[in-house]
Amino acid sequence: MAKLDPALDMAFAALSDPTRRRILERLARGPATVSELHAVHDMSLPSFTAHLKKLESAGLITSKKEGRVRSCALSPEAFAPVQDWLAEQRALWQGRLDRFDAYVTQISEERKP
Amino acid sequence: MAKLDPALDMAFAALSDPTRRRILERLARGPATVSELHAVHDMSLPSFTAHLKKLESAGLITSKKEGRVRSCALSPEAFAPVQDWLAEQRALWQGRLDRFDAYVTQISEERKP
DNA sequence: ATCAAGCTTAGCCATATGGCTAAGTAATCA
DNA sequence: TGATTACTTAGCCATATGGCTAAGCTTGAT
Repeated sequence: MAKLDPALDMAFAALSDPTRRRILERLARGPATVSELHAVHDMSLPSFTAHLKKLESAGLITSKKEGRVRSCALSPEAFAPVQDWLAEQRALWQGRLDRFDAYVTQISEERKP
Repeated sequence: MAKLDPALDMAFAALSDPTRRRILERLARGPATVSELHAVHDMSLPSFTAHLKKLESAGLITSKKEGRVRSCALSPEAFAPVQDWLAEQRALWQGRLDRFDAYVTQISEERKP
Protein backbone atom coordinates (compact mmCIF):
# COMPACT_ATOMS: atom_id res chain seq x y z
CA MET A 1 0.00 0.00 0.00
CA ALA A 2 2.66 2.46 1.01
CA LYS A 3 3.87 4.32 -2.04
CA LEU A 4 7.29 4.80 -0.56
CA ASP A 5 8.48 2.56 2.17
CA PRO A 6 12.10 2.97 3.28
CA ALA A 7 11.62 0.33 5.98
CA LEU A 8 10.71 -2.22 3.34
CA ASP A 9 13.66 -1.09 1.21
CA MET A 10 16.02 -1.62 4.10
CA ALA A 11 14.56 -4.95 5.11
CA PHE A 12 14.81 -6.39 1.61
CA ALA A 13 18.30 -4.95 1.16
CA ALA A 14 19.40 -6.45 4.48
CA LEU A 15 18.03 -9.83 3.37
CA SER A 16 19.88 -9.75 0.06
CA ASP A 17 23.23 -10.78 1.54
CA PRO A 18 24.02 -14.43 2.35
CA THR A 19 26.15 -13.54 5.38
CA ARG A 20 23.26 -11.59 6.84
CA ARG A 21 20.75 -14.34 6.12
CA ARG A 22 23.04 -16.82 7.91
CA ILE A 23 23.14 -14.49 10.90
CA LEU A 24 19.35 -14.33 10.97
CA GLU A 25 19.08 -18.11 10.68
CA ARG A 26 21.37 -18.43 13.66
CA LEU A 27 19.48 -15.86 15.71
CA ALA A 28 16.17 -17.56 14.96
CA ARG A 29 17.46 -20.33 17.24
CA GLY A 30 18.18 -17.86 20.04
CA PRO A 31 20.25 -14.82 21.01
CA ALA A 32 24.03 -14.73 20.70
CA THR A 33 26.95 -12.40 21.27
CA VAL A 34 28.89 -10.70 18.49
CA SER A 35 31.85 -13.04 19.03
CA GLU A 36 29.68 -16.14 18.94
CA LEU A 37 28.05 -15.02 15.73
CA HIS A 38 31.38 -14.03 14.20
CA ALA A 39 33.09 -17.33 15.05
CA VAL A 40 31.63 -19.26 12.10
CA HIS A 41 32.21 -16.52 9.53
CA ASP A 42 35.55 -16.34 7.73
CA MET A 43 35.70 -12.56 7.75
CA SER A 44 37.35 -9.79 9.75
CA LEU A 45 35.43 -8.63 12.81
CA PRO A 46 34.91 -5.06 11.56
CA SER A 47 33.46 -6.33 8.26
CA PHE A 48 31.25 -8.67 10.22
CA THR A 49 29.94 -6.08 12.64
CA ALA A 50 29.05 -3.90 9.67
CA HIS A 51 26.60 -6.64 8.67
CA LEU A 52 25.14 -6.68 12.17
CA LYS A 53 24.78 -2.93 12.03
CA LYS A 54 22.89 -3.18 8.76
CA LEU A 55 20.55 -5.83 10.16
CA GLU A 56 19.93 -3.68 13.20
CA SER A 57 19.24 -0.49 11.28
CA ALA A 58 16.82 -2.47 9.12
CA GLY A 59 15.09 -3.40 12.38
CA LEU A 60 15.57 -7.14 11.86
CA ILE A 61 17.64 -7.57 15.00
CA THR A 62 18.21 -5.72 18.26
CA SER A 63 21.35 -5.63 20.35
CA LYS A 64 22.41 -4.52 23.77
CA LYS A 65 25.83 -4.11 25.25
CA GLU A 66 26.45 -5.46 28.73
CA GLY A 67 29.93 -4.85 29.97
CA ARG A 68 32.19 -5.42 27.01
CA VAL A 69 29.89 -7.96 25.40
CA ARG A 70 27.16 -7.13 22.93
CA SER A 71 24.39 -9.65 22.54
CA CYS A 72 22.03 -9.78 19.60
CA ALA A 73 18.52 -11.09 19.20
CA LEU A 74 16.07 -11.46 16.36
CA SER A 75 13.17 -8.99 16.01
CA PRO A 76 10.69 -11.41 14.49
CA GLU A 77 7.98 -8.79 14.14
CA ALA A 78 10.17 -6.91 11.67
CA PHE A 79 9.56 -9.65 9.12
CA ALA A 80 5.86 -8.92 8.97
CA PRO A 81 5.96 -6.00 6.51
CA VAL A 82 8.10 -8.08 4.17
CA GLN A 83 5.81 -11.08 4.33
CA ASP A 84 2.79 -8.82 4.02
CA TRP A 85 4.10 -7.19 0.88
CA LEU A 86 4.75 -10.57 -0.68
CA ALA A 87 1.34 -11.85 0.37
CA GLU A 88 -0.32 -8.81 -1.15
CA GLN A 89 1.55 -9.39 -4.38
CA ARG A 90 0.37 -12.95 -4.43
CA ALA A 91 -3.18 -11.79 -3.81
CA LEU A 92 -3.03 -9.33 -6.70
CA TRP A 93 -1.68 -11.95 -9.00
CA GLN A 94 -4.21 -14.52 -7.81
CA GLY A 95 -6.97 -12.01 -8.34
CA ARG A 96 -5.83 -11.62 -11.90
CA LEU A 97 -5.76 -15.37 -12.39
CA ASP A 98 -9.25 -15.68 -10.98
CA ARG A 99 -10.59 -12.98 -13.26
CA PHE A 100 -8.94 -14.71 -16.18
CA ASP A 101 -10.60 -17.97 -15.15
CA ALA A 102 -13.93 -16.20 -14.95
CA TYR A 103 -13.37 -14.75 -18.39
CA VAL A 104 -12.53 -18.11 -19.91
CA THR A 105 -15.56 -19.65 -18.24
CA GLN A 106 -17.76 -16.86 -19.52
CA ILE A 107 -16.49 -17.31 -23.07
CA SER A 108 -17.18 -21.02 -23.03
CA GLU A 109 -20.65 -20.41 -21.57
CA GLU A 110 -21.39 -18.03 -24.43
CA ARG A 111 -20.35 -20.59 -27.01
CA LYS A 112 -22.53 -23.39 -25.69
CA PRO A 113 -26.07 -22.23 -26.30
CA MET B 1 18.59 -24.69 3.35
CA ALA B 2 20.98 -23.63 0.63
CA LYS B 3 24.19 -22.42 2.19
CA LEU B 4 24.83 -20.07 -0.68
CA ASP B 5 21.99 -18.99 -2.86
CA PRO B 6 22.74 -16.32 -5.46
CA ALA B 7 19.17 -16.56 -6.77
CA LEU B 8 17.85 -15.56 -3.37
CA ASP B 9 20.43 -12.78 -3.14
CA MET B 10 19.30 -11.38 -6.47
CA ALA B 11 15.60 -11.70 -5.70
CA PHE B 12 15.90 -9.87 -2.38
CA ALA B 13 18.17 -7.24 -3.92
CA ALA B 14 15.70 -6.71 -6.76
CA LEU B 15 12.90 -6.27 -4.22
CA SER B 16 14.82 -3.69 -2.21
CA ASP B 17 14.07 -0.82 -4.59
CA PRO B 18 10.73 1.01 -4.49
CA THR B 19 10.69 1.63 -8.24
CA ARG B 20 11.10 -2.08 -8.86
CA ARG B 21 8.42 -3.00 -6.34
CA ARG B 22 6.04 -0.60 -8.07
CA ILE B 23 6.80 -2.30 -11.38
CA LEU B 24 6.02 -5.69 -9.86
CA GLU B 25 2.79 -4.38 -8.35
CA ARG B 26 1.76 -3.16 -11.79
CA LEU B 27 2.69 -6.41 -13.48
CA ALA B 28 0.76 -8.42 -10.92
CA ARG B 29 -2.34 -6.93 -12.56
CA GLY B 30 -1.24 -8.07 -16.01
CA PRO B 31 1.49 -7.74 -18.65
CA ALA B 32 2.57 -4.38 -20.03
CA THR B 33 5.02 -2.88 -22.48
CA VAL B 34 8.16 -0.99 -21.45
CA SER B 35 6.58 2.32 -22.46
CA GLU B 36 3.41 1.64 -20.52
CA LEU B 37 5.40 0.75 -17.43
CA HIS B 38 7.68 3.73 -17.85
CA ALA B 39 4.84 6.23 -18.28
CA VAL B 40 4.08 6.57 -14.57
CA HIS B 41 7.71 6.83 -13.45
CA ASP B 42 9.43 10.21 -13.41
CA MET B 43 12.75 8.89 -14.62
CA SER B 44 14.70 8.68 -17.87
CA LEU B 45 13.94 5.65 -20.01
CA PRO B 46 17.48 4.20 -19.81
CA SER B 47 17.44 4.40 -16.01
CA PHE B 48 14.04 2.77 -16.01
CA THR B 49 14.97 -0.09 -18.32
CA ALA B 50 17.94 -0.80 -16.07
CA HIS B 51 15.41 -1.61 -13.34
CA LEU B 52 13.53 -3.91 -15.69
CA LYS B 53 16.78 -5.63 -16.56
CA LYS B 54 17.52 -6.19 -12.90
CA LEU B 55 14.07 -7.64 -12.29
CA GLU B 56 14.49 -9.92 -15.28
CA SER B 57 17.94 -11.16 -14.31
CA ALA B 58 16.57 -11.88 -10.84
CA GLY B 59 13.97 -14.01 -12.59
CA LEU B 60 11.04 -12.02 -11.22
CA ILE B 61 9.79 -10.97 -14.65
CA THR B 62 10.14 -12.15 -18.22
CA SER B 63 10.05 -10.07 -21.37
CA LYS B 64 9.78 -10.58 -25.08
CA LYS B 65 10.30 -8.21 -27.93
CA GLU B 66 7.77 -8.21 -30.73
CA GLY B 67 8.58 -5.75 -33.47
CA ARG B 68 9.87 -2.67 -31.71
CA VAL B 69 7.81 -3.25 -28.58
CA ARG B 70 8.97 -5.21 -25.57
CA SER B 71 6.29 -6.56 -23.29
CA CYS B 72 6.92 -7.69 -19.75
CA ALA B 73 5.12 -10.15 -17.52
CA LEU B 74 5.45 -11.28 -13.94
CA SER B 75 7.07 -14.66 -13.17
CA PRO B 76 5.05 -15.44 -10.07
CA GLU B 77 6.86 -18.71 -9.42
CA ALA B 78 10.07 -16.76 -8.81
CA PHE B 79 8.63 -15.49 -5.55
CA ALA B 80 8.45 -18.97 -4.06
CA PRO B 81 12.09 -19.23 -2.88
CA VAL B 82 11.77 -15.87 -1.18
CA GLN B 83 8.55 -16.78 0.59
CA ASP B 84 9.95 -20.19 1.44
CA TRP B 85 13.02 -18.70 3.07
CA LEU B 86 10.87 -16.37 5.14
CA ALA B 87 8.52 -19.20 6.10
CA GLU B 88 11.45 -21.32 7.19
CA GLN B 89 12.73 -18.48 9.33
CA ARG B 90 9.36 -18.17 10.93
CA ALA B 91 9.29 -21.90 11.58
CA LEU B 92 12.70 -21.79 13.25
CA TRP B 93 11.62 -18.91 15.39
CA GLN B 94 8.32 -20.56 16.27
CA GLY B 95 10.15 -23.74 17.16
CA ARG B 96 12.26 -21.79 19.58
CA LEU B 97 9.17 -20.16 21.09
CA ASP B 98 7.50 -23.53 21.51
CA ARG B 99 10.53 -25.01 23.20
CA PHE B 100 10.61 -22.02 25.52
CA ASP B 101 6.92 -22.54 26.32
CA ALA B 102 7.59 -26.18 27.06
CA TYR B 103 10.44 -25.16 29.35
CA VAL B 104 8.32 -22.66 31.24
CA THR B 105 5.53 -25.22 31.57
CA GLN B 106 7.97 -27.80 32.83
CA ILE B 107 9.36 -25.43 35.43
CA SER B 108 5.90 -24.58 36.76
CA GLU B 109 4.98 -28.25 36.82
CA GLU B 110 8.04 -28.96 38.93
CA ARG B 111 7.09 -26.25 41.41
CA LYS B 112 3.55 -27.45 41.95
CA PRO B 113 3.90 -30.78 43.69
C1' DA C 1 48.64 -1.65 37.78
C1' DT C 2 48.81 -4.47 33.93
C1' DC C 3 47.11 -7.29 30.53
C1' DA C 4 43.67 -9.55 27.72
C1' DA C 5 39.09 -9.75 25.78
C1' DG C 6 35.58 -7.84 23.10
C1' DC C 7 34.28 -4.89 20.46
C1' DT C 8 34.65 0.08 17.82
C1' DT C 9 36.45 3.70 14.95
C1' DA C 10 39.03 5.44 11.18
C1' DG C 11 40.63 5.11 6.86
C1' DC C 12 41.53 2.88 2.52
C1' DC C 13 40.17 0.24 -1.66
C1' DA C 14 37.47 -2.00 -5.45
C1' DT C 15 33.15 -2.82 -7.32
C1' DA C 16 28.14 -2.14 -7.62
C1' DT C 17 24.12 0.80 -7.88
C1' DG C 18 21.16 4.26 -9.57
C1' DG C 19 20.83 8.26 -11.92
C1' DC C 20 21.81 11.20 -16.25
C1' DT C 21 22.58 12.63 -21.50
C1' DA C 22 23.61 11.77 -26.14
C1' DA C 23 23.75 8.97 -29.82
C1' DG C 24 22.42 4.57 -32.20
C1' DT C 25 19.26 0.91 -34.15
C1' DA C 26 15.29 -1.33 -35.71
C1' DA C 27 10.38 -1.30 -36.91
C1' DT C 28 6.36 0.98 -38.43
C1' DC C 29 3.84 4.80 -40.58
C1' DA C 30 2.90 8.50 -44.07
C1' DT D 1 11.92 7.30 -48.78
C1' DG D 2 11.79 9.75 -44.82
C1' DA D 3 10.05 10.58 -40.24
C1' DT D 4 8.57 8.75 -35.93
C1' DT D 5 8.27 5.35 -32.41
C1' DA D 6 10.24 2.34 -29.16
C1' DC D 7 13.63 1.07 -27.23
C1' DT D 8 19.19 0.25 -26.68
C1' DT D 9 23.98 1.25 -26.06
C1' DA D 10 27.72 3.92 -24.45
C1' DG D 11 29.70 6.73 -21.35
C1' DC D 12 29.84 9.64 -17.33
C1' DC D 13 29.03 10.71 -12.39
C1' DA D 14 28.05 10.38 -7.33
C1' DT D 15 27.12 7.49 -3.66
C1' DA D 16 26.66 2.94 -1.48
C1' DT D 17 28.41 -1.59 -0.42
C1' DG D 18 31.46 -4.97 1.26
C1' DG D 19 35.90 -6.10 2.18
C1' DC D 20 40.53 -5.06 4.57
C1' DT D 21 44.19 -3.31 8.30
C1' DA D 22 45.64 -0.65 12.10
C1' DA D 23 44.76 1.66 16.04
C1' DG D 24 41.61 2.84 19.96
C1' DC D 25 38.68 2.05 23.97
C1' DT D 26 36.17 0.00 27.64
C1' DT D 27 35.66 -3.81 30.84
C1' DG D 28 37.15 -7.87 33.36
C1' DA D 29 40.69 -10.74 35.09
C1' DT D 30 45.34 -11.25 37.46
